[in-house]
Amino acid sequence: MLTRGKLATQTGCNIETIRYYETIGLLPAPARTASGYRNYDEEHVRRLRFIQRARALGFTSGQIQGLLELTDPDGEHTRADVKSMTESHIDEISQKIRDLQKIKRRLSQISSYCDGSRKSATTCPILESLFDDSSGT
Amino acid sequence: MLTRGKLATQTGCNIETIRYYETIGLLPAPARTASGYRNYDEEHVRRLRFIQRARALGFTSGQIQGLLELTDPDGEHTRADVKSMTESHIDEISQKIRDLQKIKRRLSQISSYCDGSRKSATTCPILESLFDDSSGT
DNA sequence: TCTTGACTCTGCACCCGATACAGGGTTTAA
DNA sequence: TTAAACCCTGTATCGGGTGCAGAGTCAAGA
Repeated sequence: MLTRGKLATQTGCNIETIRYYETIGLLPAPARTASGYRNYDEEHVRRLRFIQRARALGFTSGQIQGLLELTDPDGEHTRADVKSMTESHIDEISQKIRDLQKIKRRLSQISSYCDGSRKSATTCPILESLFDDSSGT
Repeated sequence: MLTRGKLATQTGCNIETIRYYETIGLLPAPARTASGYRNYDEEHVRRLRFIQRARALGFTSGQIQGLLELTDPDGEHTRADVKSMTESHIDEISQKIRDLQKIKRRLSQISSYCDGSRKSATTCPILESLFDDSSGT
């Protein structure tokens, strides 16, 4: 009897999150006992682990749904489909990294304006640069 | 008469977002006309631009709240406070970049397992690696 | 057998950071 | 005067969950 709590412990997933994945259709509804308790099987464990790994790799639930649909043995999908989904996801992540690097450069720059000496924050060059932007770096 | 709509146009901020910033306390409630219309002044414009720049730099609303509190001329805060908030934010962003780079490396790696040849997706090495993780790179 | 504590069920509210929309009132320009 | 354009409020929605209340269930010990 693999209850929701046991599945949560086994996978390290929050118990409420498991129910959430069921409601959004990521995790199929399991069999129920006579009293209504959810009874998971090994396929659920495997699938939940898949979801966890894909989430950790930054896939959205929609993308995970897409990836899981590709596993349908009756589907028309090919390895090339999966590869292209993965590669466009890599592109998204690359863009995110570039954006963050830009932000970091700008923050480092405005931080360097400030010597941190014990003066009031109201005259702080960092805050001033946020209030009155002149250099659009 | 600087209405919400004009403030939105002037700053490029969504009109609803301005109201949202008011409800979460980021933007102070402006004066009202007799008929209840919000009437903003130049200080609101300045402050909203500050919020926009800080959001673009990845500060959360809580952090922006903190930065704005530092601008209180009666406060005890110093430049060093602002500098340290900025630097810890830079550290957060660096961590995020490192995480994304790790994800990207892993995705590139599992993508390279796959030659994309026209076979069913169910035998795809990418999906397999997500279902049955063995190498914890 | 009874009780107690741990577990599960459901529905719902909440978090962030917005965004959108309905149904009303107001202002402005033709 | 009237119609369009604007503003007001409350509330719903999104994603990706988390938490809680109140009721039912299960298992182990006295």
